[in-house]
Amino acid sequence: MHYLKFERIPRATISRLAVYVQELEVMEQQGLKVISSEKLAHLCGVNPSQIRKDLAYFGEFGVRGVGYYVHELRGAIRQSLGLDRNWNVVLVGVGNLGRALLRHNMLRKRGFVIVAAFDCDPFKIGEEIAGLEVNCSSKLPESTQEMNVEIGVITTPPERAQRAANYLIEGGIKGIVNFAPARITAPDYVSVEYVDFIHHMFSVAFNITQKQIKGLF
Amino acid sequence: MHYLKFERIPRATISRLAVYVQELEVMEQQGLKVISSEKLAHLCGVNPSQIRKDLAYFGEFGVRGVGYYVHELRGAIRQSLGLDRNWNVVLVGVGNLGRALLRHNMLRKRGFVIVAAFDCDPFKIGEEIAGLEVNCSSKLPESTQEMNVEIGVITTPPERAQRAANYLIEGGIKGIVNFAPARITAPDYVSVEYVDFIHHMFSVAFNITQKQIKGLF
DNA sequence: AGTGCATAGTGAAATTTTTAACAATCACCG
DNA sequence: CGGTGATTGTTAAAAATTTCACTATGCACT
Repeated sequence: MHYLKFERIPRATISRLAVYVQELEVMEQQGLKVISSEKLAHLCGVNPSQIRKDLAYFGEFGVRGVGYYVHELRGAIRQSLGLDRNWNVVLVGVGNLGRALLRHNMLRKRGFVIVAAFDCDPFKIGEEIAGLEVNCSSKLPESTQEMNVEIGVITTPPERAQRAANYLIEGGIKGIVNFAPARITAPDYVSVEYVDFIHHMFSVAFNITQKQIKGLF
Repeated sequence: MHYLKFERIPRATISRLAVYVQELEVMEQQGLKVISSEKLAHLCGVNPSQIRKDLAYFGEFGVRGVGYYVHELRGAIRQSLGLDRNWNVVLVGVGNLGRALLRHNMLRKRGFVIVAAFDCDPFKIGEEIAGLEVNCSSKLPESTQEMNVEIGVITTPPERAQRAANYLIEGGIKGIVNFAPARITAPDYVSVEYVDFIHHMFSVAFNITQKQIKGLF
């Protein structure tokens, strides 16, 4: 019998659930109706038990002897993660990366709607990108409160990341996704995630070096 | 006494080392010469023992009673990670994100030199971005072999990620950093890393939802 | 030179996460 | 309507990771 659990959910579980959703969406497009934990695990590069355990944190979504109904499972995970609604997002820092995110439709497709963009460069203020006018960063706090924004994305240079964060916090934001290669400090009630692609470059470089040392090439 | 260790190094250690380097670089710019594990830990948001343990995988870099010499430690970590040299990189998929990476100077500054860019869209082939001409993806395998490229970056749409990966593998690449939101399969001798910013958006959304459920807002 | 103080390095304990094993249960079939 | 095969949900064991506690050591000051 599965009653509501109040266990702490590992962060790793969350990022795996995101992968499961990704693969389930591909399957759904392919018209596949049912999938077993074993097959899904193979596709996602994890252990089947892991999948069953990850899902068990949130409920019972499968049918024993059968597997998981793809569409149903996708919905259940999305609901568990809080993705069954739209989130208003603001972006700070309209550089190369910021522009790319503004023009990307992937965020919107996943329910993250960028409702405003900010920069402190006077040359960029007023510019229109993807239907959004770039505003002055100092206006950020009042705008976010007006617009009911919950998430802020930082795409400034590293040295300006903390200032951007401060504006966001002042504006009452609840979560920050920081693309700038710099740690930022924020109060406990604000969730901070770091997207550091450089770190992934480092990882690959390290893995290659290691394999070379071990003589695998 | 610290002899060469052949322990497996946790992946989490590697990504923390990258964070340490980041913070050490900031300190160096600020002219700070020495740092203790405790202060560095606080800046990076980790436990001091963790830092000491992470570093112990690679050697003894500190001075007891004093701390770590910032410049020296940065160098030691960079060397340990295999970052004390340049890496040739190719990029596949010249969309919004691909362009942003090509124009970004951060990669080059960290020793990752993009030496070629590829796309399968005839309208993009021949275009010049950041001093690099976009080539046809089908030419990728022979180019990478000629140019001694070791790392490939995938910034295609998800449905074309696997094909891009196949070209890279055929070209003898040793590591792949995949920005496309899709899992890819590659032989064991190729290291694959995923950069999924959508997952981080998911994490933040989830954390906010959780806090709301627990009544923290 | 000796003493005290600060802090790195390290082995062991605690915690967390992953994997394995198995009992429960559902669909299907005769 | 019970038996059979498959696959989940769950408990227990194993493995990995993090944290703690302590030892060793270098520096500064007397």
